[in-house]
Amino acid sequence: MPKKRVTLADVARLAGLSTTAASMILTGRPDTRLSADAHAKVHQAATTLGYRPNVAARALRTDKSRSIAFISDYVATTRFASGLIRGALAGAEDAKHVMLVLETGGEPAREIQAVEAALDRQVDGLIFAAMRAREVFVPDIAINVPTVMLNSTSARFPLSVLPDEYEGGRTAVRLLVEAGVSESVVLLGHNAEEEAGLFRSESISRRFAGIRDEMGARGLRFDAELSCWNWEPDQGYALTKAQLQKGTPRGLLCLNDRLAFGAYQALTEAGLAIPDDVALVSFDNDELASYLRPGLTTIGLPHQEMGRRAVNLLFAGQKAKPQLVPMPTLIRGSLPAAH
Amino acid sequence: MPKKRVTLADVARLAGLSTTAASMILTGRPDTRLSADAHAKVHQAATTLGYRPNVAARALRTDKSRSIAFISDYVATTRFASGLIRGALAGAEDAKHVMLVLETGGEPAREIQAVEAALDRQVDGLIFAAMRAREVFVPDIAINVPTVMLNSTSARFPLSVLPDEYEGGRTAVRLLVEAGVSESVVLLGHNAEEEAGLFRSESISRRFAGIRDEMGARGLRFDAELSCWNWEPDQGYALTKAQLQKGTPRGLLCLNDRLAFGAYQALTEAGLAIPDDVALVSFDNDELASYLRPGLTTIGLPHQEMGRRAVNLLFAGQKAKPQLVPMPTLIRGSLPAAH
DNA sequence: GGCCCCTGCTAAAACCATTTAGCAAATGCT
DNA sequence: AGCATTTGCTAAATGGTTTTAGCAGGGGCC
Repeated sequence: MPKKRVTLADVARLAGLSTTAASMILTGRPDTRLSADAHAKVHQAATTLGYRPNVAARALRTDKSRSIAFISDYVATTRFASGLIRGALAGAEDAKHVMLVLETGGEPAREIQAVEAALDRQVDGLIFAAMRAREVFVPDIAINVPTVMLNSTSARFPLSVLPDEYEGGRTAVRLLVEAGVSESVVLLGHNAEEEAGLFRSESISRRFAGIRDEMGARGLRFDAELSCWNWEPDQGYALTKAQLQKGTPRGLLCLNDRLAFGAYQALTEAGLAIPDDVALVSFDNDELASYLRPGLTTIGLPHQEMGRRAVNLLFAGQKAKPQLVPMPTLIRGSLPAAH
Repeated sequence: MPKKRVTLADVARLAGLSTTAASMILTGRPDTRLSADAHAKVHQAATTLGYRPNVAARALRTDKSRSIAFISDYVATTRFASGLIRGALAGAEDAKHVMLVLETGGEPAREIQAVEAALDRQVDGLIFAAMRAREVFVPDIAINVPTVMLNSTSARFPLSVLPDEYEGGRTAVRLLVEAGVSESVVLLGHNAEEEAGLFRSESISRRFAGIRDEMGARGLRFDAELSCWNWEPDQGYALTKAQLQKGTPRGLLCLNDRLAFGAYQALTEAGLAIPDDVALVSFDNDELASYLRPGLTTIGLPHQEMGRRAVNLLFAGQKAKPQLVPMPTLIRGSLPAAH
């Protein structure tokens, strides 16, 4: 038999006090003047009864639900982006909140529904996440709770959490140079001139800028810059293969791990050794990167940390500031050991 | 100024009726005797005011929250398992529900907290998911809502959604044979004799059974069965490399795509051509499988479909039955074209 | 006319916690 | 002693919806 839930009134009755007293004590109000004895009795009663507050009733009264909403275009199309969710989940758990996950596929109609569904449930905060960092359309609905843009940006909500792509870009170049690879390096995935009019995304642009600046600061130039739009393995394979016709580069700076994966295939097929003939550095720290032989040295996207920070920002109140999260460097075998 | 939410009372007032009437009409009660005129007026009022019911208030009264909880050990450690979430999310959205996601890391203490957090919020259903199909410890708490085990099993809750591994196993063998590869085939990842005492999981066991039965039915035997515990690329690489010392097999039946990935590396390194020298079939349809060259033919885990079915089961009431979801066959270049 | 039933609607209770306003007793102060 | 303040607590209102019980008026039937 589904015996009734125990309510605050039950606790109060057992403790021999009013519900008012019980409520104040259990919610841990600071300024109350209830006796230590009363505190003890109420807590005692609550635990013997196994009292759990009714969240709906509390939400109704306080307009707080101890829950947040994570609204994203795609939950994890790119598998490793689910790190965003994992991190956010961990942050929410620490804050004793629960997390609603909503997917919109990037469709405006579903975005509106998602926001309304979340707001209807009186969430205490909203996180808009995009799987590829970009400007995100936030539906034009009155939103009266703290909101953070995760791996995305919005003119309406300036509080965003993004990877520090600029420093990441610089680091990638530095890694190559410090490993003794500074001449005859090819950039795989982007050509500034060819893509002049095109815009990928805010954060990818910063990655380019970091790479460009660090090269410039060291007085270096790429031997070639190979452009392609989709950074998928077959593109990496095809571009690398074509490039090998013109000669063997000493290093490849790949704009993501999938491109690097394709490059590995082309290099292996051509009988070239990594890293002795060709060295590689890449971005993302896709799960792939550790599977390759030798392992791929890569500048990782700190998705989990980003997710966690987004949640923290939600609860940070006034002192919340946009965050650039450092990208970790994962050294593996695709670079020669530093000399 | 955060103007107050419009309440049912506002709607009723504008419509010139009681909140009772408005409630009955908006919730679409079937047996009410309110006039068509009243219906029209209330709907009219609701839309002009942009009325949205207060979910907390409704939940308080009805004990239903139009939300479900998805409780898993790891949300997406194995990246592609996040398909479970995606599918469940889609199912929930169709049912106009919202989904709470909770992660427990498989720790009993966190599992208890997760279940309590969900129950406190009066969820209408619980999904216990495991990233690798297995018996799952469900905390011994009174659970009074429909519960489904997703990619997992529990003695307490018989309603489960699992991949049809048995048929998947048979299909893998059939694919090899139909491609003309029936002699000199090596099984990569499991050796029945060596692992006699060990138990991996219910569903993996069924995969083995399907493979064994289909081989038996065709009077075939593996040339070798290579055992390893972690089905990771380096294991696949090492085992394949060792096997090549003893001769080149005609085919490799790999127990997952990561093993197959390692096998590719060893085969390529040995200068062997896929599929002409060695053919491969595998399991999971990891994202990897499509990245390889040639593409890896694999029996996919239907995670998304499983997630969706789990949600449907939650709402199916009495007629809900445990489900075995067919595993899709993904034909790619690692098998010779059928003759 | 008297009784029953149907139609169309509403008043008020219930759900459960939080919070405001305030009461009675004890204490402090002069 | 007389008054103000503090201490320790509670009654009652509040939040927004659903739902039970029931009211008033009209029609049908004998």
